Amino acid sequence: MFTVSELAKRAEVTPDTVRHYVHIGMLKPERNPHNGYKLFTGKDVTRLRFIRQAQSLGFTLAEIGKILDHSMVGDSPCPQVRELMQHRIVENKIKLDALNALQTRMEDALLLWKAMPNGQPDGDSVCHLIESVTLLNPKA
Amino acid sequence: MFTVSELAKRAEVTPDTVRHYVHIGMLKPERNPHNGYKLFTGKDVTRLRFIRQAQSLGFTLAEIGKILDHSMVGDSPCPQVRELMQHRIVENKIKLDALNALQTRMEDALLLWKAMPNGQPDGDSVCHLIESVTLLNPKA
DNA sequence: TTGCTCCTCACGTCACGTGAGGTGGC
DNA sequence: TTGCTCCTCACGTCACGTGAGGTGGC
Repeated sequence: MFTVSELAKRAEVTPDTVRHYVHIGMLKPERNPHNGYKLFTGKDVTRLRFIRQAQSLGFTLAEIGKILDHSMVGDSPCPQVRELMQHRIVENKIKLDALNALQTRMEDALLLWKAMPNGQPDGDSVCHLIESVTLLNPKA
Repeated sequence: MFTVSELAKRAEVTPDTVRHYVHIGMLKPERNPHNGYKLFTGKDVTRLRFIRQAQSLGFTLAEIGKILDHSMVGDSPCPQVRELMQHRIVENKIKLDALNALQTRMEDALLLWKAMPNGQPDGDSVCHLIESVTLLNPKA
């Protein structure tokens, strides 16, 4: 039986992360009746490592919770995992495209600005550098 | 003088976004003493559009607030903006690299899984699909 | 007794969205 | 009177991090 920080070390997370997972029900340790300390087992080490592994694949804690619930009942969570992964890949692609567009806009802006002087703000303009970007921003 | 939703329309944001900006001090409307309604001017339209424009370049509201404070004093915020943009570009690059790595991991995982059957969970394994990824995960 | 770990709240992060409960305007 | 808009809290989102204030273990 491990304490919070013993478990944390074994799964390479912070003790606060372990406490957080207990708080939201991802881990359900027994308690030492004497002092209230949380007591974890070897299975919790496996579980916590699994959670981290799944997170590194982009699953949210809510999704991981469902996968774990499923596997507790004895079902194979794998078909569900394949589907979730498909969604993750599509969503991540959308995020990537957005970030790439942002990066391009920022780089274009900086290039554009190299040729521009620093102006003083007036009633109509706050910073003409930023306002000039309207020209190259697809949203505007 | 415009109400919340009149300003919102002119800057193409939701009324809730306008209320939020007032709440955090990004906009400081006068009040109709009769009913407490917020009253915005043409300058607020300019200001709100500027905020949105800066956001589309990746600036946080905190950063935009500083730029606006600077320009209020009559200083040109432009040198500051150039610096902030440099930081943004570097940070966004880091995010992009991380998301790209994630995308690769996810796609690799899905390919790997095409050759694998759905297994039943046991004491040592929750979902071998996810656990198998250890092999290709740089973090593990 | 000291120093380390444990405990439980509870708030902060980021930029809003979404009710809840109530009121003014036409 | 109806229907639309306005108002102010206050909580939820996501996954923790960070104090605050207090206690057990060696």
